[in-house]
Parts: sequence; structure tokens; C-alpha cells
Amino acid sequence: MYARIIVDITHEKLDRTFEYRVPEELADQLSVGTEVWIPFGSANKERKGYIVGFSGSCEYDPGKVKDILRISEEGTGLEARLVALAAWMKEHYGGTMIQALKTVLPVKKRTGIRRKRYIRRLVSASEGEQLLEEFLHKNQKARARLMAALLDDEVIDWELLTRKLNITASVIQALEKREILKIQTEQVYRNPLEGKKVCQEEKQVSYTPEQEEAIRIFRQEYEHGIRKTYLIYGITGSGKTEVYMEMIRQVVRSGRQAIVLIPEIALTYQTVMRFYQKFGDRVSIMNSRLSDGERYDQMERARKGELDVMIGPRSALFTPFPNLGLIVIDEEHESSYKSEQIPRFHARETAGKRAELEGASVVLGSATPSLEARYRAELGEYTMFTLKNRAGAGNLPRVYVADLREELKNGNRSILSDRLRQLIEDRLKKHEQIMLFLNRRGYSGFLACRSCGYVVKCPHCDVSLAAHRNGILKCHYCGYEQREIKVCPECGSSHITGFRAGTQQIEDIVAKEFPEARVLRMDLDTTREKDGHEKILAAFANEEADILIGTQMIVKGHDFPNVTLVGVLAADLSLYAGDFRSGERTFQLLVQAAGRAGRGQKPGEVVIQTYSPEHYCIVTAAKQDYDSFYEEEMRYRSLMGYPPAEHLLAVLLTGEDDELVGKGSHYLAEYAILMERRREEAAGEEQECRSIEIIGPASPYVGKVGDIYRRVIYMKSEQEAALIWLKDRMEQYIEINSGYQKIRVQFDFNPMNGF
DNA sequence: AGCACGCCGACT
DNA sequence: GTCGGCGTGCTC
Repeated sequence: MYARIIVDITHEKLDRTFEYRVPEELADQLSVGTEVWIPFGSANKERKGYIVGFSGSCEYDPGKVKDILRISEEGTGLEARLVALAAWMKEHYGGTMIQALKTVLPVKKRTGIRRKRYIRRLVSASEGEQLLEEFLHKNQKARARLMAALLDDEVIDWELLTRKLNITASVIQALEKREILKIQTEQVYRNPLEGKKVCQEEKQVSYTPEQEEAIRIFRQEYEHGIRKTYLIYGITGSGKTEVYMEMIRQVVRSGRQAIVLIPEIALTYQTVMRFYQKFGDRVSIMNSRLSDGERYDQMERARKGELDVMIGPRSALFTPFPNLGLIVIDEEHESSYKSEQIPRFHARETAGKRAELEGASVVLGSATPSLEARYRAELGEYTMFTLKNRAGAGNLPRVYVADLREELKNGNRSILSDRLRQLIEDRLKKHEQIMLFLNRRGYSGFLACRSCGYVVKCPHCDVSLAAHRNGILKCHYCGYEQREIKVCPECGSSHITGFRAGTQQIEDIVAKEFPEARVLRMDLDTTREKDGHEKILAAFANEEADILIGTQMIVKGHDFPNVTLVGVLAADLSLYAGDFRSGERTFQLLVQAAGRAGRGQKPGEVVIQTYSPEHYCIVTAAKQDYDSFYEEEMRYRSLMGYPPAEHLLAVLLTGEDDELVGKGSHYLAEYAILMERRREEAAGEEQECRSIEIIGPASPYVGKVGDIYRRVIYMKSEQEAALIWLKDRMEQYIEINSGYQKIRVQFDFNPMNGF
């Protein structure tokens, strides 16, 4: 018997499998995911590897195949469970086992010099010049290149030298021996929370009856060994965090550990401190600002049992706790929980699998639960707790919907409705603050009638068509095309145009209309500088400005007590963004934006400007009525077969040659149809078989990025297993066919953003 | 990543 | 010839 093994995943050049013979005595102890020691390379250096598969015969020259040495002692238990999780991720999200392993076991052992490495020049500039002469004279090109680089900069990082200047490690090492340079590694280890004072005074918290109920049921079930997924649906201010903390305390008390996932953007000092105050130094945080070393150090502390709670974004899900008891996912609906890298896993689903492997529970929380989570709750797979009452003071804001069609009829062509303009004036007088929010996405515009609100949609997919410069309207799901229309088919108006408005333009308009107001703008341009984000928010919090204008980024987190007016300038922009989640995203954004108004003592008001005031997303958001929104949205998803009603697999093909990508996607779609037909025939009378619908290939929203061309094929099915089966077939097909060598194919299950 | 091998100019 | 350094390709 032979095993396919991945050798030491820390090196990218070894990103493939090798075949090894399985010794008789080990045969019954090995399985996929087992960590083993193997001889590798001409020196038979002992290295660790992971088994990713078995076969009876070997493809490689049998004379050269070596034996597995032994099972790695460390690789049992925890490690094996994480590797099993990686195998599940590979299966469910596509990609290679190596990519999956790299995601799950982020920074491997501190073998030698991992982390960031720098080269420092030890000799003086004049000595360096001499050496450079010497190397040039002796025709030692690599050394000369290195020396010249070191004369320009005393310290250079390793990657730059090896990648860009093509200098090999042996050259650097040779010069190190001659004491011309020094190899330095960044090695700063510290607890990111160290130095922050711990005030462990147990504040007496009183819970609302709803909070108490959730805590009681969780405790009861947890004590009885019941492990499952809970969904806490709680409006803003209903005290979800207190509930999580009590649940975590319960779990920690029983000797187990907890992971708390929060969206990167919400990883604020306040949130972390709340946990820190409750759990002291047995809490650690993980964020993108930590260096690899610090991150590894935190992982190591978790593994050794020095921590009880880990807080962090998506990647914290893989914290190697020895005895994991609970995974909390706050703001569960956030799209940042879906990975943009292969494997494109969703933290919610992956947390479910990890919890199952570890014997842990999962708690999801949101004020606007994702359709997926709410649907699972309805199916009875999740237990839902509802927190409808605010824990503290504070009232829900008053929401107005401004009909931009009416404004147009009354001769107002401005970007600000009369209502919004009046309210802005009022707030400026009262010295209260205002947020203006433009929910723009970077997609090409859709076509809408400014007179009646009609939006041109795809007849097959019920998503808006995207306007292209050549006067063609395209559907990016199925490839449907039609000519741009000049007159609205509903009302005959010629005011049918694409939407185009940027934060910059809005800033100009606002400045012109309210010259006395102090305006801050927050978008990609103004936050590019380091900490630009925080600087702007801090300035606004200090009331250095009256009006803050921005995109998505201003509505998440951050309380500004003096903000009493929020204006959503064009709700339609995200409503017709052209993918099946547009409605859900719009509802979430509107509810969140509304939540920004009136966080302090003063009551808040919200103005939602739209051309479609009767659209259910707008109506339900204005009333803050999640349940009605869910009903409507779910009806739409079921009708169209979109997730979570059915499963959707997006296959994204990219490559430098447009024609090649076109052909490749065409053949792949043909092959998928063929396989699907064969699958149906094979299943024959077996009733379990349901069909897969294959749509496309089509050009995605962004048909070309840099010089890379893209195509997308969508596949829908009620059965996830059928889609996984088809994905496996396609992966095989791609591997055998040489035509796909120059095309990258990615799979994305239930994508968050349309392509 | 490490190691072997083949290539190339420099020097005994 | 042959030595030392460079770049490339392979490792089951």
C-alpha cells in the first residue's frame, strides 16, 4: 500500500504530494490526516508530513519510493482533528489539500528561521565598495548584485533579495560566513494585551428576562452534554454580548475553551476590553496587525492551555485549543466571514464542522441574521433566541422614506430630498451631528427610471442587468444580453439612466448647499493613509465636524452619541447591485445605518432616499421589521432557487488569454452538463436523485482585472452532495486536460458577492 | 528549503 | 585541465 503525503507545508515550492510506501506494521494505524515522519531528499533528511490519501499502486518509479518512518507523536488528537477539518474544507469548498491545511494550521513549527528575515550590512560603505569591486572583478555576479543592493540600503528584507534580485540562500550564507552581512529575524514576542490594566471587579449584571431565558436554556443543555448551534437574534442594544459572555463563562468553568469571532472591522478596543475585564489575561486577541511571530505565539499559548478565550476575525476559528467547548460568531451575517482565498470557506459552516469534531457548541448572533442562519433555525437545525427589548435606555429612531420620483416630479433634481435638506438645516442649528451614507458598490451601473423607479432586470435570473459602455445590458449570471433602452417601458419617461454618484460629488454638493457646515469625507481615497480610518472617526467623535459623508465603512460599529440624523442617499444603489444577495445586503445596511442615529440621549431620525419606496427591502427596513423581510426574501430565494433554499456553486475561470478562458469555460460547462446527464441516468429510478441546473458561462461583473480575463459558470441544486460530486468530477477533468494549464479554476459554494 | 548537477570564466 | 561560484531542477 502507498500513501500520498504532503511534506512540510511551510514551504511553497513543495506545494504538492509525494508517494511513500506504508510499512506493514503501520498499515492499520494510518488514516488521512495522520502526521508522519518521512525521509526526504537525497540526504534523507527527516521531515514531517501529512497523509492526504492512499492507493494500492504507485505512479512514481517504485524503485525510488521510500518508506514512511513512523507516526509523529505530537500529531494525535488536536492536530488530527484540525487536519480532518481541513479535509472537510477541501471537500466542501474545492482547492487542494495543501491549501486547506495551510488555512487550518497557519504558522507551523518554529523550525529554524521562519518569520520575516532581514539582511543587514556589517561592513562600512567604503569597505562595501571595495568588496563590490572585488566581486565584479572576479565575475561573481550574484555577490555583486547583493553587495550593490546592500550599499543602497543597509537593511533589506530576505524576500526582496531572493525573489526580485534572484539571489539564492547559499550566496547570502557565504557572505555571512565572511562577516560581510548578518541575517536578522524579527522576533518580538509579547502578549498584545499586556500592559492593559485588569480591573477584574465583578460588576453585578442584571439580565432582561429574554437574556436570562437564553442563558438558562444554554446552561441546561450544555450541562446535559447537548452540543448544538444557537442563533441569538437580538436588536441593537439588546445585550447580545452579555449573553455570549455568560455562556463563555459557563463553558470555561467546565474546563473548556471558547473562540469568539468578530468581523475585523468591529475589532475595537472597547469590545476587547469587555472580554478582558471578565476573563483577565486568559483572553487573547488575534488581528491582522499582529506579526506572524506574535500570531504563532498566541496559537502556541492556546495549545499549551494558557488561554481560555480567543477573540479574533475569521482566522481565529482555527485556534488550537486542546478542549474547545464553544464558538461564538458575532454579527454572523457579515460577509467578511466568507474567505476570499482558496479554500473559500464560510466561517459559520466551518465553525459548525469544527464544533462537531471537537464536541463543542456554536452561538451565532446578529440583529439582522443571514437568510442562511434564520432558515436553519426554521428547519430546526439551530435553536433561536430572540431579544426584542433594549437592555438599557434609548429608543428606536424615527425613519422616513423619501420618494425620489416625487422629488423629480416637484422639480427637485438634487441629490438631497427636501426632507433631508430640512433636517440637515435643523441639526446644524442645534449643533448635532449628521451622517450621510452612500451605499455604493464598485460595480457597473444598472439602468433605472428616475420617474417611476422601474429597473431593467434579467428575465431569467431576476437580478438587475448591468449597463456596459457599448450600449449593451448584460446579466452576469446567465449571460443574457439586450440593447440599452432609451424610454421606460413602464411609464414612457425618457428619464431612464444609469446611476452614477461618488462621495466626492456629494461632498461638493453638501459644501455648496451648507457652506457653514464642517464636512468630513470617508472613503477609500481619504483612508488610504495609515490609520486614516481611525483619524477620521476620532475627529468626528470629537465633534470637529458636523457632517460625515461615507460609504459602507461608516455604518459599522462606532457609536457617536451626538449623531441624531442619518441620511441614506440612494438605497437603490445596493438594492440593484445585481446579485441575489443585494436585497439582503440592503436591508442589513439600512437597519445598521438607522442604528447609528440616536445612540445617545437625544432621539434620532433617519431618511432613506429611494426610487423604489414600495420595495419590500425598503419598507421592512424602514419599519425595522426583520421577520417580514425574511418572509419576503425567502420567498424570492425559493422561487429562483438561490441559497439558502438551494445550493449554488460558482465556478470562476481566470486567465491571461481571453479566447482560451472563453473556450475553457465553454468546455467545462459542456462537460458538467454531460456528467450531470450521466448522473441522472445512473440514478435512474432511484428517487434520491435531483437535478443540477447549469447556467452560463457568462462574463462576470468585472470581466477583466488587470490583464486577467474572467468567466463564471453557476450551478444550482437542492442537494449539496450532488454539487460536491460534480465539483470533484470537474476538478479531475481539469487536471487531466492540458488545455487548462493556463487557466485558473476556482470553486465558490454559495458565494457572498456576485462575480 | 536543501542538495546535486551542469555550465562557465579564471587560474595553476 | 580543474577549481569555485552560479543557476536550475528535483526531492516520492
